[in-house]
This record gives sequence, C-alpha cells and structure tokens, in this order.
Amino acid sequence: MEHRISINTVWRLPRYLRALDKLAADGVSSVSSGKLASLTGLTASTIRQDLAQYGSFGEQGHGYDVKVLRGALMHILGADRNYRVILVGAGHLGTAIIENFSFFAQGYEFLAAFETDPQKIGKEIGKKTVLAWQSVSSFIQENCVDIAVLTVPRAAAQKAVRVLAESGVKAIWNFTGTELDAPKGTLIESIHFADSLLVLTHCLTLLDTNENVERRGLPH
Amino acid sequence: MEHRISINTVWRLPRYLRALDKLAADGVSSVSSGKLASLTGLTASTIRQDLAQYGSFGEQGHGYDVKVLRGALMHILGADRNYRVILVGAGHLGTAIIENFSFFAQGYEFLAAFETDPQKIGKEIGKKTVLAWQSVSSFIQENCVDIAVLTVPRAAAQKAVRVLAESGVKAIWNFTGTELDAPKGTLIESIHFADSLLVLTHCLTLLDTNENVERRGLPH
DNA sequence: TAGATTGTTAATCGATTAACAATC
DNA sequence: TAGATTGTTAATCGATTAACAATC
Repeated sequence: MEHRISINTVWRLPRYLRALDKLAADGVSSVSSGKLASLTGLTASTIRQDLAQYGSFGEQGHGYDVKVLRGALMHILGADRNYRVILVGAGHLGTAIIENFSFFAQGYEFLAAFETDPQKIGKEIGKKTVLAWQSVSSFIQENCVDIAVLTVPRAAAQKAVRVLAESGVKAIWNFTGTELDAPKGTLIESIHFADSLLVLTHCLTLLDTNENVERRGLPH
Repeated sequence: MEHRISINTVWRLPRYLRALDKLAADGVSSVSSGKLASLTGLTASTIRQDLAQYGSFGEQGHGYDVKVLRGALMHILGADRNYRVILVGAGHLGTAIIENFSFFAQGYEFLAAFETDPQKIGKEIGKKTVLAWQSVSSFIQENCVDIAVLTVPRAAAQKAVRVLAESGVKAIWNFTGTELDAPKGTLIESIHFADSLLVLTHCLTLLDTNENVERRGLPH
C-alpha cells in the first residue's frame, strides 16, 4: 500500500459501518454510494474516494453488496479479530461499557475487571468476578491482554497507564477525561466526554446568536 | 463575524482548554502558542490561526495569560452559561455521567432523571429522585430544560428523541450509539463509543503490519 | 442494449504551515 | 533597547468535489 491514509478517512469508516448495519437490519442487500451518502450525510464522491484507498468493493452499475462491504470494513478496521479485554475501574461507567454495548459481545473476549476499592472486589461485572488491582500485572502477563478499558478516577489514571503498559497491554481505551502520556509501544485512544459537551454548548450558542451551524463531519 | 468557522477549529478549542486547565493546576500563569502546541500535539501556527478567528487574546512578546485565555475559550464554547439538564435513562451509564464528571458540577444544573423501569423510579441519582418517564413532557415544559442526556437502550432512542424534542428540549447529548434523526430545531450531539473502539483496533492492526500510524488530530 | 454506478483522474476548495511585520 | 511572541498575510499542502471513462 502506497501512501498514508488520512485520519479523516479512518474516522468515516465506522460511520459507513453504522449505515450498513442499519441497511442489513432492514433487509436491504445492496446499496449505492449515493444512498450511503444520504444515510451518512456525506457525499458519494467522498465515500468512493475513501473506499478506493483500500480496494474495490463494489460492482459497476449495481453498487455495493451490503454484507460484502460490511465484511470488508470490519476487516480494514481490525474488528474481525479476537481481542482480549480487561476493565480497569469497576464503577458505573466501566460496568455500563462492559454490560450495555452489544458490539462488545462479538469478537471481544472480556476477561476480568480490576479495582482498588475493597467494597467492589468480589462482585460481578459482565459475568466475571472483580479482582484486586494488585493482581493486574501478573494477570496481564498470564492472559495476553490486548486492550484495557480505563475507567478509573482522573487522579489514578496516569499511574494506572504506567502499570498497564509495563505489564504488556497493547492498547488502552481511555474514558478518564485526562490527557495521558502514552508509554512507547502502547496505544491510547481517548473518549473525551467534556469535549463533546463543549461542542454541544457551542452549537447552542450559535443557534442563539442566529448564526449558521456547520454540523460535524467528526474531526474527532 | 465574517466567515464560517471550521468544525476542525471548534473541536480543537476543548483541547486547548484541557491544556490550560493543566497549566492552571500547575500554577503556570502565562503560556506561549509554542508551549501550548507541544502540550496539545498541534502546531503553534494552527493555534494562533484558530484563536485569531475569534479575536486577540495574547500579548505580543509575552504569550497568553492562562486565566484570560481560559475564560475566553469558555465563553466562545458557551460553557459560561447555565444549562438546565435532565437525564433520560437511569442506568449505569447515565449514573456515571451525572455523578462522575466534574465539569458537570460548574454551570450545569442537574434537575432530574427519568426512567421507564419501575424498579429504578424513586431511587436517587446525583441527589435527585428518579422520576417516571411518563412525566417527562410536563416536567420539561415547566422547567425550561436545555439539555437531555440520552442513555436509554438503542431500541428506545428514536422515540425518546421525538418526545423530548416535542416537549421543548433544545439539545440532546446522545450516548445510545445509534444514528438519530434530529427533529427540526433540536440539536443532537452524539458520542459513539463503537467508533472510537474501531479506530483503536484499526490502529492496532496497523501496528501489527508495521505500518506507521498517524495518530489523531481528532476529526471527529 | 441502455441505464446505472463504480473506480479514478482532474479541478477546486479549504486547512495547515511558513514567514514576517507589528509590538509588547 | 533587544528579545520574544503575537496577529496576520502569503505559500503550501491535502482533502473534497466534480467529472467521466470503464463496465456490469
């Protein structure tokens, strides 16, 4: 593969996937770039450009097969592998992520949760017992953990990252709302709730001042 | 104000705010665009360009006063107003958002939570009693609700949006993971956990194939 | 075949970067 | 004053859009 694919393109792929899932749920088997464009709020041109970076998935004159394209995107995004996941921080947020989100069912294997609070240790989350934070390092080494979902309080975040990285976790999915220094070789992907809320209030402000709002193409 | 400000710029403002908060916490009172650049992973040029869209907040030769710039950004983002907020869906996720996030303390006034599950009605979240979903419409009309935090199951999401919008909620902060149709006049800002996780696994895939990863400038 | 829609090349547009005069 | 750093203009780069030949 020749040139670097832009981060904009990468962040649009999950959006295509959402649209395809909806189409599949509605029993639609084939879709054109134009239809996909109207579903996602993007242009047909952008979609064809994005897909072209990875290969040819459509059929001229007939569009894309929903299942085929979905499978291709899943593969590109690395979502057809099996990931071994732990939860770090067994509060409401962590519990919600592990128990609520359906995408977490397929492919992802949830191994265990870790906590420092003795009151929470021993309870169950996602059908696994909550373990003591103390034991996380040996657990990671013995169980080849790929991803740690980080839902600890802000103050404990950076220290937890260090321990997780040193123990061999490959990636950290960060919900703590803090900017974390990623140790070399460890990937950190952050979801900043506050950013999203600030963009929301910004848009509210624009509405009030009667300016036009350009709704997001998701930089993030 | 002349031209439309790009969505990329808007999404960078909260990142500046995060850096400024960190500086303020460290007792730093003044910062240059260069320093801010290294803290955020952006370029000094981009930062000065972004700020210039809204005005002049620095002092030539001396950089920006941390508190002044912070205040300016808060104002631009509409975060210095008071918002009246309700929670719709009193599960783990909603509870986490209301109780965990410090930014929710200042400025935002949490009024009530709503649920359909009789088991949850009457309990407490964020020092407020969970009310019956039935009563949401009259509550919104009587209490001038600005923002609804939506944390209901996917299947209930679109119907809830219709009710909330018709009752007069101005904005919906959507955590349901579904693409929602926004009724005219209602703003919807969505956080898609799945998108973030897919980008994470995509980056993991790139690492494995030894390609370079361009880390995000946050399209979102 | 005719119609539709892709994959791809070329044109446009906008965003980022570089550079520098203004000035604290 | 000299040094530093802004605000801003100009240059570059990349991303989006438009167009169209290829083809199912």
